[in-house]
Amino acid sequence: MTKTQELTESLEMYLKTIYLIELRKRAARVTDIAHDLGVIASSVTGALRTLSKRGLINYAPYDIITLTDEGMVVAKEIMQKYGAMRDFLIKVLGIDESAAEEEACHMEHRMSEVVFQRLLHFVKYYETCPVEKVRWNEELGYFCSREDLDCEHCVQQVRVGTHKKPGTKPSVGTKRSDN
Amino acid sequence: MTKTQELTESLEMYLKTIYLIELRKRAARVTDIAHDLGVIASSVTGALRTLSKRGLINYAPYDIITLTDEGMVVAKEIMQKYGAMRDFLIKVLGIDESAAEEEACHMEHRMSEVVFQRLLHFVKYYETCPVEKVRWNEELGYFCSREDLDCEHCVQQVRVGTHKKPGTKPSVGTKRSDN
DNA sequence: GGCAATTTTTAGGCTAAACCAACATTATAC
DNA sequence: GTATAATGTTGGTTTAGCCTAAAAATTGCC
Repeated sequence: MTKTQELTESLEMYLKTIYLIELRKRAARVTDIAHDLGVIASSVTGALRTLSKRGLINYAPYDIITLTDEGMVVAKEIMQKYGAMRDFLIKVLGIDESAAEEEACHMEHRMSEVVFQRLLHFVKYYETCPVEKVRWNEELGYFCSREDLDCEHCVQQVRVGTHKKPGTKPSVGTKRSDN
Repeated sequence: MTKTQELTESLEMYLKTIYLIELRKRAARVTDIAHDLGVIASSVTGALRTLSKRGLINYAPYDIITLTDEGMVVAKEIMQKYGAMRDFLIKVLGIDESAAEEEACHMEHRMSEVVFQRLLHFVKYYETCPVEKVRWNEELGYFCSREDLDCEHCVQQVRVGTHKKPGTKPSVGTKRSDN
């Protein structure tokens, strides 16, 4: 069983950070983690004790820090969920990269196993399938960009559906008060 | 400005609950809210004071509770984000309805305005466009179900891409340890 | 050995959310 | 119209999570 109990978002961040440091330099120190997360060392110690109690990291006072096998599994799960959400936001929804990363970081935490799998598959499908090419356009919203097809039909429908006058920008980032 | 400061997930739940009660019966009472949220009355009073201080509800001790105009806007925003995520999970990712609702409830809270708008558009596009019909299949993952097209090609690629032997079920809901 | 860097401990603070028990108010029933 | 029931509020406590600051402990290194 990988799922011990549910980590808080903060603990997930610690785990993620340790994972990334391990990739760079084999093991982490308190200072590294504190630096990356923007907290002071004593905050890290507290988190480490929790993670250690849950069997996710190898931790002994004053020693260097590594993930346990279980910790590695969990960390990878987190990274994968993050990656899946990030990719979806960027590749499918067309969200700006840095915004996507910021947001994926929060959404990932609440993502179930099933949704994660589906998202993964969906993005893969989306990139693989040679016919389906949906694109985002500020003017028109999403539309399929197949050259052999006249999409004016659906574009019209979408416009009508969202009460948008042709030529009006979609209200992205705008406050709405529609029903 | 609709965005006072950022509500906690808990406060969003209170707001949502009040909104839904208002729909049913014009105004809410402490007991109604407590009942719907599964907390005791005194917990509700505390939350109400916070929401009131933020100008989101009309609240006077011992009186009935309604949303202010601003509260209504915020509540609708929350409901819309919830709806967009719910629809996406169900209609696009093919997630089971009750699971989708459960999960949308958590994800909604972390959703930015932009992602909300994109999701909305995406689902709408997805339902409107007559050619794009992506479907989920336990066996194959996502695939386009256009009859005039042989999708074996992409199905194969997806299979290869996910290291899945043909005929093997995708590992949805299964613990992975892949990289 | 002793200084400097690192880490831990200790003690404390803050916020958010919930509960309980006691009290206050309002509604209802007779 | 008053007693009783239902509803709502208050204040005190608790739990949990996360953080800081200051001081003490440990380690590494010259």
